[in-house]
Amino acid sequence: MTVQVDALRRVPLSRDRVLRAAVALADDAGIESLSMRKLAQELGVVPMALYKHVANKEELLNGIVDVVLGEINPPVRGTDWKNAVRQRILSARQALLRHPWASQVIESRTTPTPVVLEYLDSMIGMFRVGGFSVDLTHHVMHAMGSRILGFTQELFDDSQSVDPEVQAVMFGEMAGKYPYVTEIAMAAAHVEESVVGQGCDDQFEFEFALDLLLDGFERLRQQAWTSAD
Amino acid sequence: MTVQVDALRRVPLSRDRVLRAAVALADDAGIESLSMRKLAQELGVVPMALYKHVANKEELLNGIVDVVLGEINPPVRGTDWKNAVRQRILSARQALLRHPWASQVIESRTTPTPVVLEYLDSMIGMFRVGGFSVDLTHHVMHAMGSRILGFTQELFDDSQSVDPEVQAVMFGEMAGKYPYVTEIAMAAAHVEESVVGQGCDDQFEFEFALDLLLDGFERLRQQAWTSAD
DNA sequence: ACCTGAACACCGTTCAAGT
DNA sequence: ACCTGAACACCGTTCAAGT
Repeated sequence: MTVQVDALRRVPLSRDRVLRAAVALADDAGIESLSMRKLAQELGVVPMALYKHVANKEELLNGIVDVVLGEINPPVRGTDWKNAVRQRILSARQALLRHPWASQVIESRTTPTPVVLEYLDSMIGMFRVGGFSVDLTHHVMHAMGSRILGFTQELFDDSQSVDPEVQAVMFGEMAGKYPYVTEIAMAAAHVEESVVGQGCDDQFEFEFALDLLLDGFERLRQQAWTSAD
Repeated sequence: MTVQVDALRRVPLSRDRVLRAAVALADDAGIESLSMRKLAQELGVVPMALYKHVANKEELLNGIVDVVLGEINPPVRGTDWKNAVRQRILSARQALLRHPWASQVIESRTTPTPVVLEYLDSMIGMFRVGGFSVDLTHHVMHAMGSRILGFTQELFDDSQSVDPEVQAVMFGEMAGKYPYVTEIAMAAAHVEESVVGQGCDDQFEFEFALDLLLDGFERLRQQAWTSAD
């Protein structure tokens, strides 16, 4: 018995194991539950043991971002730039959807890890190879913002399911004060064939904006746009 | 003496005063320094005294977001939709730039306050009055994302000034591993006429992406686009 | 040299005791 | 009824004592 427990504890606590456990904990219990103390507990280890594999919590967060980025598919080869970029970004989006906390953690990072830099470098390369000037590529990357990593910050979470009765009351109150918001909310609800649709088709919205931007980029590329214009 | 202190303490602790102090504290000391305890100390009050004017920290954060949104100029009247939307968003951007912590706090909100809803409603109204269908307006608002409030999450903070010597070494290392990133970084640096330019022209980048989107929206409006296409 | 328990300096918030 | 100090249940991290 004691031997078994000892054996379990002896699985050496690598950085990789720490990061994996952190990702799992964030996935299961939410990012707000990811503390050094709880993570240590999850690993059957004293809190301070983590600090041998990770300098501090910031580095832990950098690490789990790298784990998520590792799930993004490599670029597809043999298509035009737009298709290649589009597919890569949608793959990134899939990875991010698997870890709902990831976008929030990415936003809180102050310096990019090597893994992030490598990803950005490969995305920039796709534009450059596709015929974009350095200048245009620069601005295009800024215009993409976090969308290059497959997410946009939706301003508010409309995914929380609310009691329909409560929602009906809210609609009544909203209609008076915020007529335009209500108008759109009702239209969106109808599309989803429920009286009080619980939100929008995120995938559609993401691709709508993505394609709008990519089409705009292609137009600028064709007319050899420069920032001196 | 005692009378004076008492008099100071007697300035009644309104919700307004609490929020103002919170904004000032976040402006001066950074958002990470805004705790209930420090805020109370700043106001010369016991921590629990705050809870009479604010239910909890979440409500405090909602409150300070409302204060910032209150600084956004009302819509300009008498121009086309594009100009009106553009100006309003740039005004929002100015307000957000005055409070660098604001975008981060906004992103962390889960439900919009009435002030936010009012702002969104008026933005939606500008599109509707400008001739956009409910359907197109809906998708356009999603495509704008946080840009509607005047900010985008730049993926990483390139504004931190680094020792030029250190930066030179970094460039050398980066050039090998991340050639495309380096190419853009060097071009951006040249534009700013310094060997190691400290970042990009954020205002230019913001307007570049904003205009790209607005032009795209106008194009869709003119061709009476619907999501059924 | 390595590991780790206790401790430190913080949090947001509850609650009961004091006025 | 109102106010508030102490306490609770947490944090991330330091540090010295133990092996």
